[in-house]
Amino acid sequence: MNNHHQHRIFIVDDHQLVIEGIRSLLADAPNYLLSGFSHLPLQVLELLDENPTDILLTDISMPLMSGIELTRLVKKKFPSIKIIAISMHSEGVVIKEMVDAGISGYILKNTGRAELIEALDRVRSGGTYFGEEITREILNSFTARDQEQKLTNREIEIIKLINEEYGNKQISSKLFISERTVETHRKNIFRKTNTQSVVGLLKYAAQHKFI
Amino acid sequence: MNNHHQHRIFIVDDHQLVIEGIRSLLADAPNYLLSGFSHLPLQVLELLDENPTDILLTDISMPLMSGIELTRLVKKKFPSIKIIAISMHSEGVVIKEMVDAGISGYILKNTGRAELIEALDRVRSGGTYFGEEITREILNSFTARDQEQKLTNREIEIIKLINEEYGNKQISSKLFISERTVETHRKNIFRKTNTQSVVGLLKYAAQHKFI
DNA sequence: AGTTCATCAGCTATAATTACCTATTTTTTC
DNA sequence: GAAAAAATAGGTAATTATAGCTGATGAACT
Repeated sequence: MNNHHQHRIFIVDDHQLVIEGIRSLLADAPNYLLSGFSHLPLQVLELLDENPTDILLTDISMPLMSGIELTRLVKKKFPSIKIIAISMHSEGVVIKEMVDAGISGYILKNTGRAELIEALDRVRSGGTYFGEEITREILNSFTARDQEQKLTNREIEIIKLINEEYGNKQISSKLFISERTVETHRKNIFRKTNTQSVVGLLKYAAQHKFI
Repeated sequence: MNNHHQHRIFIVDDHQLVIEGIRSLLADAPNYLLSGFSHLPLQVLELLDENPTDILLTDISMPLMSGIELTRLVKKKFPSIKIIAISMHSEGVVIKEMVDAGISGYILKNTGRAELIEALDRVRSGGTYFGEEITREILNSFTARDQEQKLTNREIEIIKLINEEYGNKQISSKLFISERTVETHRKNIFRKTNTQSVVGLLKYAAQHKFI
């Protein structure tokens, strides 16, 4: 972690081209050295054993294991590794989860060289880095989130069934409850999520990773 | 297009890191030269005017304009430019459309250096390149697609409005047509897409890149 | 023991969607 | 210019979803 040695970066992304992109950006940055990379989050813990790393750059949406889970696992086993999330779009609602999981920064895939290096510099010196767009999202989601109401398991179950194109009647017989009850749940769901239509609800659910 | 000169590559992708990735891969390939890049599909036509290009690499899912639309426009204005699509996942259902629009190849973002160069080599010599995974998808979708019916522009317009949570009444007043007409369109859409509910329809639409 | 919360269930009424049907006008294509 | 495709619009009925109420039960927490 001293300033005079090279900081070792490990990259996790299921897209080879993104790995190559970061790699090429790092090639011009003498302070940083690639310690390894992988497109399979499942094998990252092992690889980190063999390849000492200071900063881990990880994608969020990956098959088999999300960046959030990976962050938790890595932080548990290697608490000193700093983690920066890389994402396609700024997904406001999941950022809080990522922060809770222990990330030190969050950058978008449309980031250029300057911003990437800036993020790495900040994080390696013990700070954090969240781009402008991200910061705005965080602020938005904090204010929005305070008045948000938690959905119960049953409600989420019903959202999933709605997403699978079941109607109220079908849901009621599938769950062995009355159609009235399903309607009540639906009503409460709409109220809690502050949505008006099934379409809006499912978008909300997708954003919040319920489905 | 001769073998002795460098082939000029233009890259379009809304993610800077992907552009960098391809760029770094090309840097090691003496036969290829970057003629330009852009993360805004809308400005590509202009840029191609100023930067003669042999092969265009374009993302499919981009904001403001999809890779499909871009392909059509580029092919119209510069018929000699070969186009290779780059995509996140192998999206079987849109590949045929891309082929119709005029692409010569299709690669995934988890492509490595070897496959990228292979694709470029094939395409610049007048051939095509579709990876193994893609080829399989194409075969699959050909059987399914034969009985599929094309949606009209108006129908797609209406799907988009449904996706934006407009009801029939609102759609009718937004498009200055009768509610009956909207219902007719809806009916035809459901029939053509072989879907039963709004939820199913929007999933179909998302898969087929209408929205 | 009391409180909160999730789940369940009913009622009435309105609004919206979907399924049938037919038919005209406009635009595109050959 | 004829034929085909797309967009337009109407009606009637049945089904489904949503809004606005009330209220009972059991489990968990304090």
